[in-house]
Amino acid sequence: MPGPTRQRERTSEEETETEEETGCPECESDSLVRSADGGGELVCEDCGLVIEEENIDRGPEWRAFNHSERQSKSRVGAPTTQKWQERIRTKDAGERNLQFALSEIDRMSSALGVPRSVREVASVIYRRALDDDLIRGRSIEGVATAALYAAARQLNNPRSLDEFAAVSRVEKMEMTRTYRYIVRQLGLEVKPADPEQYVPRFVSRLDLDEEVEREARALLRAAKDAAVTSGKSPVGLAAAAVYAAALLTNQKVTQSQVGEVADISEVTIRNRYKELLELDHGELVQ
DNA sequence: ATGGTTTTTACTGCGTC
DNA sequence: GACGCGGTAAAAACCAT
Repeated sequence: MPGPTRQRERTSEEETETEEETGCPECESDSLVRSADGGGELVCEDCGLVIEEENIDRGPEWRAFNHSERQSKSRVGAPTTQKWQERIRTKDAGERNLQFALSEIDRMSSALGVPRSVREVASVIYRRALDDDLIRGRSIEGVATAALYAAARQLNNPRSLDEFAAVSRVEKMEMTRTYRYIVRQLGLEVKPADPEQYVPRFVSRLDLDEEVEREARALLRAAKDAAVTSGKSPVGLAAAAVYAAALLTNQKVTQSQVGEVADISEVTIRNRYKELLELDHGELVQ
Protein backbone atom coordinates (compact mmCIF):
# COMPACT_ATOMS: atom_id res chain seq x y z
CA MET A 1 0.00 0.00 0.00
CA PRO A 2 1.48 3.30 -1.01
CA GLY A 3 1.42 5.63 1.93
CA PRO A 4 -0.75 8.63 1.54
CA THR A 5 1.64 11.34 0.59
CA ARG A 6 0.92 14.31 2.68
CA GLN A 7 0.42 17.08 0.27
CA ARG A 8 2.08 20.32 1.00
CA GLU A 9 -0.28 23.01 1.98
CA ARG A 10 -0.54 25.64 -0.60
CA THR A 11 1.68 28.44 0.46
CA SER A 12 1.40 31.53 -1.61
CA GLU A 13 4.86 32.85 -1.06
CA GLU A 14 7.94 31.14 0.32
CA GLU A 15 7.79 28.63 -2.43
CA THR A 16 9.19 30.34 -5.45
CA GLU A 17 9.57 28.17 -8.46
CA THR A 18 13.08 28.13 -9.71
CA GLU A 19 12.45 29.02 -13.28
CA GLU A 20 13.61 32.39 -14.27
CA GLU A 21 14.81 32.51 -17.84
CA THR A 22 14.83 28.86 -18.62
CA GLY A 23 12.41 29.20 -21.49
CA CYS A 24 9.18 27.41 -22.02
CA PRO A 25 9.16 23.85 -20.78
CA GLU A 26 6.58 22.95 -23.36
CA CYS A 27 7.92 24.25 -26.60
CA GLU A 28 11.42 25.39 -25.65
CA SER A 29 10.71 28.88 -26.79
CA ASP A 30 12.48 31.77 -25.15
CA SER A 31 9.78 34.30 -25.68
CA LEU A 32 8.20 34.34 -22.28
CA VAL A 33 6.07 37.27 -21.46
CA ARG A 34 4.35 38.59 -18.41
CA SER A 35 0.72 39.21 -19.09
CA ALA A 36 -0.58 42.62 -18.24
CA ASP A 37 -3.69 42.18 -16.22
CA GLY A 38 -5.68 39.36 -14.82
CA GLY A 39 -2.98 38.33 -12.43
CA GLY A 40 0.42 38.71 -14.00
CA GLU A 41 0.89 35.27 -15.39
CA LEU A 42 4.16 34.38 -17.01
CA VAL A 43 3.21 32.92 -20.31
CA CYS A 44 4.96 31.57 -23.36
CA GLU A 45 4.42 33.70 -26.41
CA ASP A 46 4.59 30.78 -28.74
CA CYS A 47 2.40 28.18 -27.18
CA GLY A 48 0.51 30.18 -24.61
CA LEU A 49 1.46 27.96 -21.72
CA VAL A 50 1.21 29.60 -18.36
CA ILE A 51 4.45 28.96 -16.61
CA GLU A 52 3.98 30.87 -13.45
CA GLU A 53 1.28 32.88 -11.91
CA GLU A 54 1.67 35.34 -9.14
CA ASN A 55 -1.62 36.30 -7.72
CA ILE A 56 -4.16 33.62 -7.63
CA ASP A 57 -7.21 35.61 -6.96
CA ARG A 58 -9.72 33.27 -5.56
CA GLY A 59 -12.15 36.01 -4.75
CA PRO A 60 -15.50 36.15 -6.36
CA GLU A 61 -14.39 39.14 -8.28
CA TRP A 62 -12.32 37.83 -11.06
CA ARG A 63 -14.98 38.09 -13.62
CA ALA A 64 -15.55 41.72 -12.86
CA PHE A 65 -14.63 44.52 -15.12
CA ASN A 66 -11.51 46.08 -13.80
CA HIS A 67 -11.14 49.00 -16.05
CA SER A 68 -14.41 50.76 -15.81
CA GLU A 69 -13.29 53.87 -17.45
CA ARG A 70 -10.46 54.00 -19.83
CA GLN A 71 -11.02 55.49 -23.19
CA SER A 72 -11.70 59.04 -22.33
CA LYS A 73 -9.67 60.15 -25.25
CA SER A 74 -12.12 59.21 -27.92
CA ARG A 75 -14.23 62.24 -27.40
CA VAL A 76 -16.58 62.61 -30.24
CA GLY A 77 -18.56 65.67 -29.49
CA ALA A 78 -21.42 67.08 -31.44
CA PRO A 79 -20.85 66.86 -35.17
CA THR A 80 -20.49 70.26 -36.65
CA THR A 81 -21.87 69.00 -39.92
CA GLN A 82 -19.47 70.76 -42.18
CA LYS A 83 -18.81 69.27 -45.48
CA TRP A 84 -15.16 68.53 -45.43
CA GLN A 85 -15.14 67.37 -41.90
CA GLU A 86 -17.66 64.86 -43.03
CA ARG A 87 -15.43 63.75 -45.85
CA ILE A 88 -12.40 63.39 -43.65
CA ARG A 89 -14.49 61.30 -41.39
CA THR A 90 -15.54 58.86 -44.02
CA LYS A 91 -12.15 58.78 -45.59
CA ASP A 92 -10.27 58.10 -42.43
CA ALA A 93 -12.95 56.02 -40.91
CA GLY A 94 -11.46 52.78 -42.10
CA GLU A 95 -7.99 53.66 -40.88
CA ARG A 96 -9.06 54.80 -37.46
CA ASN A 97 -11.29 51.84 -37.22
CA LEU A 98 -8.48 49.48 -37.99
CA GLN A 99 -6.00 51.16 -35.72
CA PHE A 100 -8.28 51.09 -32.77
CA ALA A 101 -9.25 47.51 -33.41
CA LEU A 102 -5.66 46.39 -33.64
CA SER A 103 -4.79 48.07 -30.40
CA GLU A 104 -7.73 46.36 -28.78
CA ILE A 105 -6.60 43.03 -30.11
CA ASP A 106 -3.16 43.72 -28.73
CA ARG A 107 -4.47 44.72 -25.37
CA MET A 108 -6.65 41.66 -24.97
CA SER A 109 -3.95 39.40 -26.28
CA SER A 110 -1.48 40.37 -23.66
CA ALA A 111 -4.12 40.28 -20.98
CA LEU A 112 -4.96 36.75 -21.99
CA GLY A 113 -1.40 35.71 -22.60
CA VAL A 114 -2.11 34.55 -26.09
CA PRO A 115 0.75 33.72 -28.45
CA ARG A 116 1.83 36.18 -31.05
CA SER A 117 0.62 34.09 -33.92
CA VAL A 118 -2.90 34.37 -32.60
CA ARG A 119 -2.77 38.14 -32.67
CA GLU A 120 -1.64 38.05 -36.23
CA VAL A 121 -4.41 35.77 -37.34
CA ALA A 122 -6.87 37.89 -35.42
CA SER A 123 -5.67 40.96 -37.25
CA VAL A 124 -6.15 39.25 -40.57
CA ILE A 125 -9.64 38.21 -39.63
CA TYR A 126 -10.47 41.71 -38.56
CA ARG A 127 -9.19 43.18 -41.79
CA ARG A 128 -11.29 40.78 -43.75
CA ALA A 129 -14.32 41.73 -41.71
CA LEU A 130 -13.56 45.35 -42.42
CA ASP A 131 -13.17 44.77 -46.13
CA ASP A 132 -16.40 42.89 -46.28
CA ASP A 133 -18.14 45.70 -44.48
CA LEU A 134 -19.17 43.55 -41.58
CA ILE A 135 -18.50 46.14 -38.96
CA ARG A 136 -21.48 48.22 -39.83
CA GLY A 137 -24.03 48.02 -37.10
CA ARG A 138 -21.56 46.37 -34.78
CA SER A 139 -19.01 47.75 -32.39
CA ILE A 140 -15.35 47.75 -33.22
CA GLU A 141 -14.58 46.20 -29.87
CA GLY A 142 -17.10 43.48 -30.50
CA VAL A 143 -15.64 42.51 -33.83
CA ALA A 144 -12.11 42.75 -32.49
CA THR A 145 -13.00 40.45 -29.63
CA ALA A 146 -14.73 38.02 -31.93
CA ALA A 147 -11.75 37.98 -34.27
CA LEU A 148 -9.38 37.21 -31.45
CA TYR A 149 -11.64 34.55 -30.04
CA ALA A 150 -11.89 32.87 -33.42
CA ALA A 151 -8.15 33.12 -34.01
CA ALA A 152 -7.36 31.62 -30.65
CA ARG A 153 -9.55 28.67 -31.38
CA GLN A 154 -8.26 28.22 -34.87
CA LEU A 155 -4.71 28.05 -33.62
CA ASN A 156 -5.59 25.60 -30.89
CA ASN A 157 -4.98 28.05 -28.14
CA PRO A 158 -8.49 28.78 -27.01
CA ARG A 159 -9.62 30.97 -24.20
CA SER A 160 -13.05 30.46 -22.76
CA LEU A 161 -15.86 32.91 -23.28
CA ASP A 162 -15.61 33.82 -19.64
CA GLU A 163 -11.94 34.54 -19.95
CA PHE A 164 -12.73 36.84 -22.81
CA ALA A 165 -15.57 38.44 -20.94
CA ALA A 166 -13.11 39.35 -18.22
CA VAL A 167 -10.87 41.35 -20.55
CA SER A 168 -13.11 42.51 -23.33
CA ARG A 169 -15.12 45.66 -23.22
CA VAL A 170 -18.19 44.02 -24.65
CA GLU A 171 -20.72 41.87 -22.93
CA LYS A 172 -20.77 38.18 -23.46
CA MET A 173 -23.98 38.29 -25.40
CA GLU A 174 -22.68 40.77 -27.91
CA MET A 175 -19.47 38.78 -28.11
CA THR A 176 -21.16 35.56 -29.05
CA ARG A 177 -23.56 37.21 -31.40
CA THR A 178 -20.80 39.03 -33.24
CA TYR A 179 -18.62 35.97 -33.23
CA ARG A 180 -21.28 33.83 -34.88
CA TYR A 181 -21.91 36.50 -37.41
CA ILE A 182 -18.37 36.98 -38.61
CA VAL A 183 -17.62 33.29 -38.57
CA ARG A 184 -20.58 32.73 -40.79
CA GLN A 185 -19.99 35.67 -43.07
CA LEU A 186 -16.31 35.03 -43.56
CA GLY A 187 -16.74 31.30 -43.73
CA LEU A 188 -14.14 30.76 -41.06
CA GLU A 189 -13.45 27.23 -40.13
CA VAL A 190 -13.47 26.83 -36.38
CA LYS A 191 -13.72 23.44 -34.87
CA PRO A 192 -14.83 22.86 -31.30
CA ALA A 193 -12.06 23.42 -28.82
CA ASP A 194 -10.27 20.38 -27.55
CA PRO A 195 -10.73 20.19 -23.77
CA GLU A 196 -7.09 19.25 -23.36
CA GLN A 197 -6.11 22.68 -24.48
CA TYR A 198 -7.51 24.21 -21.33
CA VAL A 199 -5.81 21.82 -18.99
CA PRO A 200 -2.35 23.37 -18.69
CA ARG A 201 -3.67 26.74 -17.72
CA PHE A 202 -6.12 25.42 -15.19
CA VAL A 203 -3.46 23.22 -13.64
CA SER A 204 -1.11 26.13 -13.53
CA ARG A 205 -3.56 28.51 -11.92
CA LEU A 206 -4.39 25.94 -9.30
CA ASP A 207 -0.76 25.41 -8.57
CA LEU A 208 -0.96 21.69 -9.18
CA ASP A 209 1.90 19.77 -10.60
CA GLU A 210 2.64 18.10 -13.85
CA GLU A 211 1.36 14.74 -12.80
CA VAL A 212 -2.12 16.15 -12.63
CA GLU A 213 -1.84 17.52 -16.09
CA ARG A 214 -0.75 14.20 -17.52
CA GLU A 215 -3.51 12.34 -15.75
CA ALA A 216 -6.12 14.86 -16.79
CA ARG A 217 -5.07 14.53 -20.39
CA ALA A 218 -5.25 10.77 -20.19
CA LEU A 219 -8.74 10.94 -18.76
CA LEU A 220 -9.84 13.27 -21.50
CA ARG A 221 -8.44 11.07 -24.21
CA ALA A 222 -10.17 8.05 -22.79
CA ALA A 223 -13.38 10.02 -22.66
CA LYS A 224 -12.99 11.13 -26.21
CA ASP A 225 -12.46 7.59 -27.38
CA ALA A 226 -15.51 6.47 -25.48
CA ALA A 227 -17.44 9.25 -27.17
CA VAL A 228 -18.91 10.70 -24.04
CA THR A 229 -17.61 14.15 -24.80
CA SER A 230 -19.73 15.27 -27.67
CA GLY A 231 -22.15 18.00 -26.88
CA LYS A 232 -20.46 18.72 -23.59
CA SER A 233 -18.73 21.96 -22.85
CA PRO A 234 -14.99 21.59 -23.45
CA VAL A 235 -14.27 23.88 -20.56
CA GLY A 236 -16.45 21.82 -18.26
CA LEU A 237 -14.74 18.65 -19.34
CA ALA A 238 -11.32 20.15 -18.80
CA ALA A 239 -12.27 21.38 -15.36
CA ALA A 240 -13.68 17.99 -14.40
CA ALA A 241 -10.63 16.21 -15.70
CA VAL A 242 -8.36 18.41 -13.66
CA TYR A 243 -10.39 17.76 -10.57
CA ALA A 244 -10.51 14.03 -11.18
CA ALA A 245 -6.83 13.91 -11.90
CA ALA A 246 -6.08 15.74 -8.69
CA LEU A 247 -8.09 13.14 -6.80
CA LEU A 248 -6.28 10.29 -8.48
CA THR A 249 -2.91 11.75 -7.69
CA ASN A 250 -3.76 12.79 -4.16
CA GLN A 251 -3.45 16.47 -4.79
CA LYS A 252 -5.52 18.80 -2.74
CA VAL A 253 -7.97 20.88 -4.64
CA THR A 254 -11.65 21.50 -4.15
CA GLN A 255 -14.42 21.52 -6.68
CA SER A 256 -15.09 25.11 -5.99
CA GLN A 257 -11.48 26.08 -6.61
CA VAL A 258 -11.50 24.33 -9.93
CA GLY A 259 -14.86 25.79 -10.72
CA GLU A 260 -13.56 29.22 -10.05
CA VAL A 261 -10.54 29.14 -12.29
CA ALA A 262 -12.53 27.52 -15.06
CA ASP A 263 -15.72 29.47 -14.53
CA ILE A 264 -17.75 26.33 -14.37
CA SER A 265 -20.31 25.37 -11.78
CA GLU A 266 -19.52 22.71 -9.22
CA VAL A 267 -22.50 20.72 -10.34
CA THR A 268 -21.09 20.43 -13.82
CA ILE A 269 -17.74 19.39 -12.44
CA ARG A 270 -19.42 16.70 -10.39
CA ASN A 271 -21.41 15.32 -13.27
CA ARG A 272 -18.46 15.25 -15.62
CA TYR A 273 -15.81 13.93 -13.33
CA LYS A 274 -17.92 10.99 -12.28
CA GLU A 275 -18.23 9.99 -15.90
CA LEU A 276 -14.54 10.36 -16.40
CA LEU A 277 -13.72 8.18 -13.44
CA GLU A 278 -16.16 5.50 -14.47
CA LEU A 279 -14.39 5.27 -17.76
CA ASP A 280 -11.14 5.06 -15.95
CA HIS A 281 -12.27 1.87 -14.29
CA GLY A 282 -14.02 0.29 -17.21
CA GLU A 283 -11.95 1.29 -20.16
CA LEU A 284 -8.26 1.17 -20.45
CA VAL A 285 -6.44 4.36 -19.76
CA GLN A 286 -3.30 5.63 -21.45
C1' DA B 1 -40.70 28.93 -33.08
C1' DT B 2 -39.77 24.46 -31.03
C1' DG B 3 -37.99 20.64 -28.76
C1' DG B 4 -34.09 18.28 -26.90
C1' DT B 5 -29.88 18.67 -24.40
C1' DT B 6 -26.65 20.79 -21.29
C1' DT B 7 -25.52 24.00 -17.64
C1' DT B 8 -26.69 26.72 -13.78
C1' DT B 9 -29.10 28.01 -9.66
C1' DA B 10 -30.84 26.96 -5.33
C1' DC B 11 -31.53 23.93 -1.86
C1' DT B 12 -30.77 19.73 0.71
C1' DG B 13 -28.40 16.16 3.88
C1' DC B 14 -24.22 13.91 5.39
C1' DG B 15 -19.62 13.54 7.18
C1' DT B 16 -15.44 15.82 8.90
C1' DC B 17 -12.32 18.99 10.90
C1' DG C 1 -20.46 25.69 12.84
C1' DA C 2 -18.07 26.02 8.45
C1' DC C 3 -16.53 23.34 4.75
C1' DG C 4 -16.38 19.86 1.15
C1' DC C 5 -19.08 16.80 -1.32
C1' DG C 6 -23.18 14.56 -3.30
C1' DG C 7 -27.78 14.65 -4.97
C1' DT C 8 -32.06 16.81 -7.00
C1' DA C 9 -35.57 19.90 -9.21
C1' DA C 10 -36.45 23.61 -11.85
C1' DA C 11 -34.85 27.52 -14.55
C1' DA C 12 -31.91 29.21 -17.98
C1' DA C 13 -28.94 28.82 -21.88
C1' DC C 14 -27.75 26.53 -25.89
C1' DC C 15 -28.31 24.24 -30.33
C1' DA C 16 -30.22 22.09 -34.36
C1' DT C 17 -34.24 21.98 -36.94
